[in-house]
Amino acid sequence: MNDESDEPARQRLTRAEAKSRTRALLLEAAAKTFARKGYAGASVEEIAEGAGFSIGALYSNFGGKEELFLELAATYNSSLISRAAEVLHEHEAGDARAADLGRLLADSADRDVDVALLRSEFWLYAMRNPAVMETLAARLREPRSALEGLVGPTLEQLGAPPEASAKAVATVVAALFDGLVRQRQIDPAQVPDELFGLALRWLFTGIGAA
Amino acid sequence: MNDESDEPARQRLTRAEAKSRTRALLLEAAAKTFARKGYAGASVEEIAEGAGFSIGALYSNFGGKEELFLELAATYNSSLISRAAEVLHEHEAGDARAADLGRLLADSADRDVDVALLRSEFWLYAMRNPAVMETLAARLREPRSALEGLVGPTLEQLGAPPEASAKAVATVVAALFDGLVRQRQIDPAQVPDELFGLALRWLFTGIGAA
DNA sequence: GTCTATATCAAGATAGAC
DNA sequence: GTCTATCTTGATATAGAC
Repeated sequence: MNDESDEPARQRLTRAEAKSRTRALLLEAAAKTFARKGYAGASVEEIAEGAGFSIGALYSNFGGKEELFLELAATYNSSLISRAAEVLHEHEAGDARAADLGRLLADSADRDVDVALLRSEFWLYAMRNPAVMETLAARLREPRSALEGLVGPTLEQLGAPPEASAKAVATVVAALFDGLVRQRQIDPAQVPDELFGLALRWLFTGIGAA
Repeated sequence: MNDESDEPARQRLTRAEAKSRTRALLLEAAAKTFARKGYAGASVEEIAEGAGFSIGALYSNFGGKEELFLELAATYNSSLISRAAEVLHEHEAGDARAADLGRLLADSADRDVDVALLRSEFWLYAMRNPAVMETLAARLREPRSALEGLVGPTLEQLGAPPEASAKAVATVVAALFDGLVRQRQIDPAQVPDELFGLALRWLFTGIGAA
């Protein structure tokens, strides 16, 4: 009784808190390990060790490697969108806005290389497990529609033609970003910071001129 | 002596021919297996069986799984460029050209899903093996400069500004294509055929209007 | 709840027969 | 040159101690 009632201020954790903390640490370690070794290449032992636990602890918290991986895939929403929204609201339409946005995208990509690795792992896994592909598609719908909301006003402002729907343009922007991020890892010199902004400017200029 | 000198017209193969045929079959099976299972997930046994040979035959022709994989990575140049060049020469500049080119790209992507899978596998492998990344970058230089040669004339025709160099635009086009192909596999409805052409049109229109 | 020890299995690679 | 048999390793998952 003493421990639980007299010292709640210390970092004593309830059983539930301890468990959820263990889960969080395991998920974090799993993300790092899957990014570094790939899904098939990663071992549960390495994940457990990375989190500072044993294999047993891992299996007591998750069904196994696959469940850990799918849980991660469900979690990884691109939080990038919200920061992009800030940039868009800070500036009026124009070249400066595209350049700033481009820098933001390039910087985030450089900072979170693991995200790109994991996204590729998720994609490959889903390509090989059709049941998971549907989940992945659903998971990407939210950030995608957020992106649509971001480009929508710009399109109206430009007087974009009907074929340049927010959905279509958002898809193109996301694809462009994805592709540039990957190519930048292969050859950074070929994909300088400015290229992100330039490409966006070309794209929206073209849509406005149609 | 009879066998070798009297029946050359039959499918009798010299030792060297037999070996190179075995190698080709193994490489083909390896491509299929790596695409379906991934690098780490593929087993040499499955590759050998897929080619109709034993594990021993595989090791007699290749150093092992990694060598097989790297040999494949070296081979896979995008032969797409040459077909794209045809389309570009068939049409005058304009919307029809972009639309046709878009259809071509979308169709090839749908036909060769394995290519997209393997390209992702190569990228991930290179991301995790820096020594290989340089090779991958070198390997991509040829098709990339071919693409530059393709977009160059169009850029001149458009009176493109200096920041829209052939290199920069080629990078953007390749990234766009890559991204759209991947997204199309996740949700085909979101990436219709026309989008490839539309995106190209927007891009080049924007470059010309700058 | 977490750890240690282990059963079980699959994979990469090799050696020697043919 | 190719096949069969095998060595060796490393991984998933579980069971029982604490």
